[in-house]
Amino acid sequence: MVPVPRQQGSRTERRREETRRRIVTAAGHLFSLQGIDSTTMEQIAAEADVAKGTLYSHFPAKEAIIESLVQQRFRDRHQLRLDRLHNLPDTRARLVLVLGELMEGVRSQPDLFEKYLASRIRTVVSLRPQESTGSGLRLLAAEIIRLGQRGGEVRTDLPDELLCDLFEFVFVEAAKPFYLAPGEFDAAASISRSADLFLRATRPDPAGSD
Amino acid sequence: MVPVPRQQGSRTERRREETRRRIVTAAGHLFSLQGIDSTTMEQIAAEADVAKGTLYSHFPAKEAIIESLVQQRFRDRHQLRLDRLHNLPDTRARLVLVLGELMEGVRSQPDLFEKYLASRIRTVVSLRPQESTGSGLRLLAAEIIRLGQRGGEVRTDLPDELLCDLFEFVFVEAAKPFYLAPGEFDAAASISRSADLFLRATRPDPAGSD
DNA sequence: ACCAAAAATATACGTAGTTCAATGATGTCC
DNA sequence: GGACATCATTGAACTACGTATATTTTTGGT
Repeated sequence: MVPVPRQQGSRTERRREETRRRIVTAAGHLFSLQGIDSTTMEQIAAEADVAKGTLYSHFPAKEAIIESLVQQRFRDRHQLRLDRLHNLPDTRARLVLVLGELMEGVRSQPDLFEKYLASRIRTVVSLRPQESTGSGLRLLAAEIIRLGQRGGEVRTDLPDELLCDLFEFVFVEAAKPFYLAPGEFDAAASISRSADLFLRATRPDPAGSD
Repeated sequence: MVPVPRQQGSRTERRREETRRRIVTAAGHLFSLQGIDSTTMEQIAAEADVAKGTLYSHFPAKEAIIESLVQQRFRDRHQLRLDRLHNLPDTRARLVLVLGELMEGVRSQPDLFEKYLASRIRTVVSLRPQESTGSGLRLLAAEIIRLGQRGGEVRTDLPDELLCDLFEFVFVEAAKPFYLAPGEFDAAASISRSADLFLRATRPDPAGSD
């Protein structure tokens, strides 16, 4: 019989997990310090104090590290956001809250946002059927939609996928003015318009209205 | 005073223009033959019979060649599409027509579509204020919107930019099912749903309706 | 204590996109 | 018509991603 070292929750596994986190953290540090593109894999390896090969034993490519970083940052605040969502009266308020918080993230790390969107596109186009569900963003969107549908504010005759995509779209739209003119960026107005657009597009048919 | 060789319409300029076209054509050829990613800049240079450096004197990066190719392909059919647009009765018909035609392009060259979207994101995010207006796609969208507004079907209290973006979005949505399940792809249904979404979101306020 | 398996290391290498100093052709001016 | 300035063009060098491999270290089970 082969020994078959069953490793779940074992030290090896914890060690590996810790290394992985150290890599992601190091990457995040360097990214915010010098930008993503000018941060090399060797630098990340040095900062995380591992060999280059180790990076590739954990992540197939640089892009994967970026995705992982985004996911991690999302997870950090996810529960908190969910809780706040449930304390709000209607979909519009929920949209405004979430869009506002997301905007903060966008402002602090624009290039991370860019890479996130780029990788989203790839998962859509390059025949990967929603492998990693993107990140917490879509979970958040799904929750807003679910609550909205329950309250009768959001139509239920469209695929959830589509509604999530629409949320993502209005999020990008809300962030756009920031990029084009960061100085005179009126976040509140931009967000409000995005929320409107979303509500308009997803409002139930007025056919059977009172 | 400095000599300042004014070169417009001169031989050098014609030569340069021709070289540029040869590059784009060569790229297009190789792309459709072996895919974009597996086509190297060296191959493009060889096919166009120029040195590698020449590529970069015409285009700042590989991405720029791709954009140029997309633009060129769009321009080829642009006038024809515009004409057809004007012969249709309402916005819905125009959307369905244009989305249908675009879908053909997507089907024939999926990776080109992917790269187009990726570069669109970069122009939004990377502080380039709509430098090249994307491609003919946005011109087409703008025309549909203009006609729709003239006919009172599309609201006029939103920036044209936003409406174009929304068109782009519903276009991507329409194309998505094709990527996820190319076999059972019902183009007509997908397009119809996208058109609906667009009309819903851009319909004028029912406040002052009759 | 010993052994097998897995993780991490160090290093060299292939590849492809991008840069740059030098070269050559073209148009202008005297 | 010749010299000079201005570009387009060249191709070699550079950078960074990703791969491969031989070696060492750590871990888990017997």
